[in-house]
Parts: sequence; structure tokens; C-alpha cells
Amino acid sequence: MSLDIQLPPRERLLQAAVELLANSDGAPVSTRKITELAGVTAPTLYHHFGDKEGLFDAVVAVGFEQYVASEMDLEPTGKPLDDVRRMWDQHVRFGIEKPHLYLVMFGKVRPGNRSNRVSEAEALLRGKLDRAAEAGHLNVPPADAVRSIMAANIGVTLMLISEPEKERNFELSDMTRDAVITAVSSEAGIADSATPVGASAVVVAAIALNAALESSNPQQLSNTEMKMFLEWLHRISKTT
Amino acid sequence: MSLDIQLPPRERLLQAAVELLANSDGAPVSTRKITELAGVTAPTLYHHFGDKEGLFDAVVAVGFEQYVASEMDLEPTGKPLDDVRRMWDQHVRFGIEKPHLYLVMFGKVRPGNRSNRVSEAEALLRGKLDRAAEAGHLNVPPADAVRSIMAANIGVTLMLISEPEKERNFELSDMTRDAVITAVSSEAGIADSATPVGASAVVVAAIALNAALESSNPQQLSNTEMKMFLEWLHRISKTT
DNA sequence: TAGCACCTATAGCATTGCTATATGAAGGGG
DNA sequence: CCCCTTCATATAGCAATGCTATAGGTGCTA
Repeated sequence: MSLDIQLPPRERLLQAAVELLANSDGAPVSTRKITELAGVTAPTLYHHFGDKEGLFDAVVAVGFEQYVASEMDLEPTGKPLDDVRRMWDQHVRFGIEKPHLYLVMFGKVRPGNRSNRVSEAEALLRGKLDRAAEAGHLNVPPADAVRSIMAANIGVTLMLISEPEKERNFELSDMTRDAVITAVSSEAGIADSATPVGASAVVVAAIALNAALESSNPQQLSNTEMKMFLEWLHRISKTT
Repeated sequence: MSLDIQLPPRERLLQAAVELLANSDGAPVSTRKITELAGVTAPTLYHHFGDKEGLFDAVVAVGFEQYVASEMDLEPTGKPLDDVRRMWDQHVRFGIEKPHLYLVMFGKVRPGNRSNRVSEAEALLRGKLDRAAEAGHLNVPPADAVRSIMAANIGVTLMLISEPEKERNFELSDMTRDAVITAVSSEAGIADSATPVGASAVVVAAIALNAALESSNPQQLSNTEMKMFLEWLHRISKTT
């Protein structure tokens, strides 16, 4: 019942913890089971990790390295918001593939006491969103965008994990992902490659904007600016 | 250190459990502390609730009754999607006000094993969304809409709970709420009564145009014109 | 009063996380 | 070669945990 491969005890403990954590369905894993599987006695565990929590922190750290690596593996597409979409998908995939690890990493919420894992994951997203903001693709401050996206991403992943494997509907993820990303981006949903062709969309949107402007004049533009803007808008609307 | 008010032991146990759960910051609550506070011995607890989990289930059941009651308290506005928005807000409020209870109700995720509490909460939303669908306000099947909204709602609430009280930014909630609801609704946000007055119609239209322009550049404007046009468009889109 | 169902208490078991203390092994300086 | 230090592991056991076998009230109905 012990791990055959002869590794240093520290590694064996980590490996045993990972294995037991993965196999015991969310039920708490005892240090005794871990040390037994690792072929080691209790004090060894506490010598290396100080604490049960320390051991699990180490496990989580390993998992998080994998997480970061998998997020970094994605080559930038040049479009920051597309990168964000792929990071979302990667996040969900990670959660589905290693649900127990994910739950320890992102599922253990404590009031007023956010895990720094979540913060680190946010930082990864933040990088992309900053670039998106620089490129004028963002509608809201990147800090706000990151939290909204992250919250939804975690919520969706938790829900998918909680569902029986057979019932999992990943459209939930795509739908929610596009919803929140669209909401923070100035690309709006129409920009989605899934939507029709170019010219007509421009015309339709231009007409709509024209109509909207007629009913309420925003103060963001001066009178002269607005006049010119409307003129251009008119020109665009007349495109074929 | 025991509860003065003389209630039946069952109620005292429940009350003690609630109190300890609320005060011990996420740390596990021992049955001994509970029975001690309730002025009762261990077997009494197990007689009434069978299990520690049974006791907490009862606590959660009580909390859930409060949750449902608070959701039911909202009078229908006649616009199902507005009702959904108010239910979202109520959900978040409940989580913020009783974080520990909320975490037990919605935060304990187990792989492939969803709590029926969550399902019940979904059912409440489902009612409104079915009505929205009947009225033709939905873009996707109500079953899909419910899951997306619920996942985001829980994700946002968990994130708000995890943040230090002082840093809580409830705009996160509003933003994400409108994002997911808009995404599933065919109202396309513009007609939405919840999105304030005229100005936002301009914003939405501007965003749409911006998006359309990105995928296809019309030749009606020169490069410099287009650059300026986009700049102004951007400014308009940033209206509140 | 007797019987009966219901509720509660005494005392203790097995398991949990963790530790005070001791033992072993490896290396370096005399 | 021996001693000393340092690191790593083991022996044995503690306090706290969830839970229970058993027995003792307590209030009804007959």
C-alpha cells in the first residue's frame, strides 16, 4: 500500500497527498493516511511542511505552477481580448480536469480573507486586460474587468464541477464568457467572428447610433465635434 | 456561557450552531462547543440530528427558508427580467449579510454532486425566466439562462465575500449582472428598462458601431478621419 | 400504579492533528 | 579514528474531534 518508487520522503508525501486528495471525493484526507501511503511517519510530515495546511499549500503550489504554465502556454494572438477568452477556457479546463485541486485552489472562500492564489490568477488576466485597455478595447477600468471576468469564470467552473459529468454543458461556459467579456469590451457582441459579414453590420450600427444620438445629445463632444461626427456617421450609413 | 433563554433543546442546538458558525471565521465548529453553548450533552445532538452534518443541514435549511422568503418578498414588477435583476441583487445581499451561512449553502462544492439547495435557488430564478421566455424576451432556453446567471451570481457573491469589507465594490455585481442578463435576453440591452435613460442607448449603439468598424473598415472616411472618428466614438462609449 | 415512548446524561471508543523526545545517518575538524 | 554538529526519521503519546453503547429520568395513557 505504499508508493514503490523510491523518492525522497518530501516528494513521496506530496505525491501521496495529491493521490489521496484526488481519490477521496471531497472528504477530508487524514495525515495518517498520507504518511501511511508515503511510507513515512508523522513527524517527517511535520518536519518538512510544519503543518497539514502547509502540506496542502505545497500541493496547491504545485498545482498552481501547472495552472500558470498552462495559461502561459497559450501564445498571444495579438488580440488581447481573444487571449482573455482563451485564458477563460484554459481556466475552466483546468478546473474540470483536476476538480479537487481546483476546489482547494479556488473553492475555499473565507470572509474578508481572499486567497492569494486567486489574486495571482487575477494578475495573469490583468496583464492581458491592461493591453486591451491600452488598445482602447475596454469599456471599464481593467481592474473592474478583471474582477468581473474572474468572478464569473470561477462561478462557471464551480458549477460545471458540481454537475454530474454526463450532464455537463460547456455552452454555459462559452455563453457566460462572451457575456462578461463583451460587457467590459467596447467591441460589443457584434464584433464576434460568429456574426455575419462586415459592411452591413457597420451600416446597421451606424444607423442605430444616429437614431440614438437624435434623442439625446451626449456632452462628451463639443458642438463642432458633434457636427462633424454626425456628418461622418451619415457618410458611413450610406455605404453599400 | 450557555444560552439563557429556555427553549427546547433542539432549538437551542440550532441557535448555538448558528451563533458559533457566524462567529468562528470559517474555522470548523466542533460539536462539543455547540452542545456546551446549548447547555446540552452530545447524545442529545445526535438524537435530534443524527449527525453533525444533519445539524448543519438543519441550519442550512433554516437559512434557506430565509433566503427563499427574502426572494419571495420581492413583488413582481411585471417585467420578468427586472425581477431577475432584483433576485440577483437579493442573492448578493443575502451572501454579504450572512457570509458563513452563504458559504455553507452555496460554497461547498463537491465534484459531480451538486447540492439540492442550489437547485432550489435555481428553480426560483427559473420561474421568472420561463415567464420571460413566454414573453419572447429570451435569447436562449431558460434552462441555459438560469445556469449562466446562477453561476455568475454565485461567483460574484463569493468574490465579494472574499474581499475585505472596506474594499468591496458592488459595481462588480451590477456590471456582471447586466452582462449575463443582457446576453441571454433578446431585448439587447437598449430597450431594457433597467438600463437608465436615453444616454445608454447611445452608448450601446456606439459600442456596436465601434465593433462593426473593427471587423471591416469602410472607405468612406480617410485614415485620419477614421482615427478621429474612432476616438470620438470611444469617448461617447464611455458615458455613464 | 404500571407500562411505554420519548428524550437526555454518563462514560468511553476510535480517529483526528500534532509534538516532546530520542535515534539514526552524514559530514567535518581534531 | 573519534567526537561533534546537523539534518532527517522514528517511538510513543497528548488533547481534541465525531460519535455511540448503555442507562437513567420524564411525561403521558391505561
